[in-house]
Parts: sequence; C-alpha cells; structure tokens
Amino acid sequence: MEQVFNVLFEHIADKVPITERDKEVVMSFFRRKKLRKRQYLLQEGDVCKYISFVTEGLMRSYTVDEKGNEHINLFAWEGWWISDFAGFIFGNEAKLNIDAIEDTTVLLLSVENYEKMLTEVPLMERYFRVLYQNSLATKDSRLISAITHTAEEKYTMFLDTYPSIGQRLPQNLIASYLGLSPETISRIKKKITETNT
Amino acid sequence: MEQVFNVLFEHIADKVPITERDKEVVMSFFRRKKLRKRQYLLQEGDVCKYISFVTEGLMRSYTVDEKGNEHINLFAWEGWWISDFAGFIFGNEAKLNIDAIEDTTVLLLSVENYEKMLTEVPLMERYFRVLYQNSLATKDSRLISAITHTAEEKYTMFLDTYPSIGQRLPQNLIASYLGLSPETISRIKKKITETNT
DNA sequence: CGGATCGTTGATCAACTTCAACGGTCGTGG
DNA sequence: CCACGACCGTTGAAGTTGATCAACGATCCG
Repeated sequence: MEQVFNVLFEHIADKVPITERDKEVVMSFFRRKKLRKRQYLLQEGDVCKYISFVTEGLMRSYTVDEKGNEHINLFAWEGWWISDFAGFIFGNEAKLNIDAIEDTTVLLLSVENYEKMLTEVPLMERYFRVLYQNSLATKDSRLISAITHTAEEKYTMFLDTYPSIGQRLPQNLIASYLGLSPETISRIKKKITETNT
Repeated sequence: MEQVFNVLFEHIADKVPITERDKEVVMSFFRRKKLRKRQYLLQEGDVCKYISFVTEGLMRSYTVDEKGNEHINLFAWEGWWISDFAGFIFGNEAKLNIDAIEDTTVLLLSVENYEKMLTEVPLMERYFRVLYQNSLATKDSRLISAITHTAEEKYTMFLDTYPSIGQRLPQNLIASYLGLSPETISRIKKKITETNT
C-alpha cells in the first residue's frame, strides 16, 4: 500500500472498523497530488470537483471580500479534509479559494468517486456521517466563539485548541482566521507576554 | 400514520427515497413531545439524551456567557433538527440551553434509538450523512458572515436568508442570533426605512 | 389595572480597525 | 554570493463601529 494512504486509513479506522479488503477498494477512488507552497488547489469561480484529504503539509481555504481582504475559513493539515463544500455538494461555482501554505500532498476524491464509494462501501457512508457529525459539533463552538468572545479570548482559545499548528502559521494568517487585524494580534501578544512577567 | 410524522417524512423523502415499510420502522424510534412557549427542552449542564425534530412551532438553542448575556446558536422551526450536538454525540454535559419560542411539537430521538436506527435502516445513515453535509455547507457561510460582515449586512442577510421566520421572531432574539445588541438592530431598522423613503 | 416584555432614542465609552512608518528576515535573481 | 525587494511583525495615532447605560413609550397578558 502506498505510504500516503496510511494517514487516511488511520483517520478512517479512528471512526469505523475498516478491513484490508475495504482499504483496497477505497484507495482506488483517490488520486494523489502534490502542491508547492502558495499553489492553488481551487480558485473562486472554478467548479469544485474534489474534496481533498491532506496527508502532508498545510492548506487553507479563504474568501476575498470586496475590499480585497482575505478571510480564512479553514486550515487543513495532516488528517484534515478540505474543499469548497457548498460547491462540491451542490455543484455551484466555488466561493472559496484553496491554496497551500506549505508544500503539501493531498488525496483527491472526485464527486463521482465520492458518490460511487459511498454506495459501494457502506462503511464509508458511515465514516462520512460520523466525520460530518463531529465537524458540526466543532463548528458550533467556533461560531459561538466568533460571536461572543473578545479578540484576546479568541486568540488564546485558538492557541489552546490548536497548539501544534500555531507554530506553523504566520500570525497574519491566524488574524485572518479569527477575523482580527494583524496589528491587533501583535498587540495582544505583547500584552500577554507583559502580563506574564 | 400519525399526522406529525408527515413533516419528518417529507423532509427525509427530500433527501433519500424512503419506502412505506421504512417509514413504519423509523416511526417506532421516535417519541412525540409537546412544549409550551418558554418551556425548556434542555438546560445547560443536563445530559443531552435526544436530538429533536420540530414538526410544529419554533425553538432556539443558546448559550449564556459569564455576564448573563444569551447568545443564540440556532433557531429551529418546522422541518429543523435541534440538539446540543456536542453533548449528544460525545456524551458530555450540555453547554446549550434549548427552549420553545412558540408552542411547539417535536419528535424526540434518543442516542440509543439513533444508533439503532442508523444500523437497522441504512437509508437513514445516508439521510443523516446528507443532512449533515448540507448543514456543514450552510454553517460555513454563516461563519464567514459573522467574521466579515458589518452589523447592517448581517441583519439584511439574515432577513434575506430566512424571510419567513423574520416575522415570527422578536428582534431582540434576532440580535442575539447575530451577535448584536438589540439597540443596534433598532438603529439599523430605522436607517433602512429612512433610506428607502 | 399592573407588571413584564419589547422596542426606541440619546449620550458616552470601549474595542478594534485603519493608516502610516519602520525594522528585521527571508528568498530569489542578477 | 550579495543585494534588493517582498513579506512579516511592531508601534503609534487617529478614526469607527457597535456596546453599554439610562430613560421612556407601547403593547401584551394575567
């Protein structure tokens, strides 16, 4: 079995009991793709043909508003799926851009293969149900957090929630993810280190 | 078949081809419950044993912050599911409160029945996968909106997205849903009507 | 009738943005 | 291999948005 699939199968096995036989079938639906830092996987207006599973590296999805500001929707590193979900599911034009923050390897799953796989491998239907179910629970808390918390709380909560990834991200991207200006993040960091001394 | 189930089965049939036979089985997993206006379905700290499908009326889920402010997470009217998802799925204490904004009828589905139903009726596994998938796509846009848009944009977008429900909600609840103060909503409304004259 | 709830309006205040300037570092092309 | 430009973070000053506080009127319902 190709090395890159290990990350995927571990992720699946974490949710449903997958057999070696299933793995063979599942593998056949995916296509592997390498991306260089700053390379696009999807651009606004494209048709989003794939959902992608990151096996190595780091990606982001984001929108650009009328003033040209980027708003990051999601970071995806090893073990995360990324896509323009609305586009993938409903077939409309992508509203999101997706690009690589680091050199990245992904496994691409096309709409057709997605549907085919779900039908042929009932276990995967269950896997995605569980995956989505968990993401929903998580998204809820991010939404509440976006609405209720102060800039400082958002920032510290982000670091608490994703301690590992904080290191790999320049802080202007964290700002964009949290809906704050880079200057605000800078000032918060300063304030935090000052209070700790 | 009980009248109240019509709403549920229409909702299901909208996503997957359900048979009369399946309907009988599915029905058996649900319990019907009536709630009066202001009645709790779930309180913070409780164990969330059910997900609920609203067949009539209007409910909300919300958190209360340390200052005592309520932040509405979700409105659910006819054809919507409502629950403390994280609690239901992972079994931890509910962080959300759920209560009725109008007199409401819901169909309750317990964790045990949920799991049983998903296993016994593969079609429902698919139904929930599609349901979650669609909600995810929707949540994404609400999140982006919460982060990027101004108060006025949030308000007008809300009315555009849910034209029917806007009428049934007092505007302080809309404010709470959008993460704005009631005064702000009031001023926005004023501004809008003024510009339109 | 009386209290609770809801919306409105005004005044002040706090949080965060925006704009601008500057220093450091990294990577790339000459 | 060095120099230059791009990118990133920092800091200060000023500006905006929306929250908060307070008072008041209207409506609804018991």
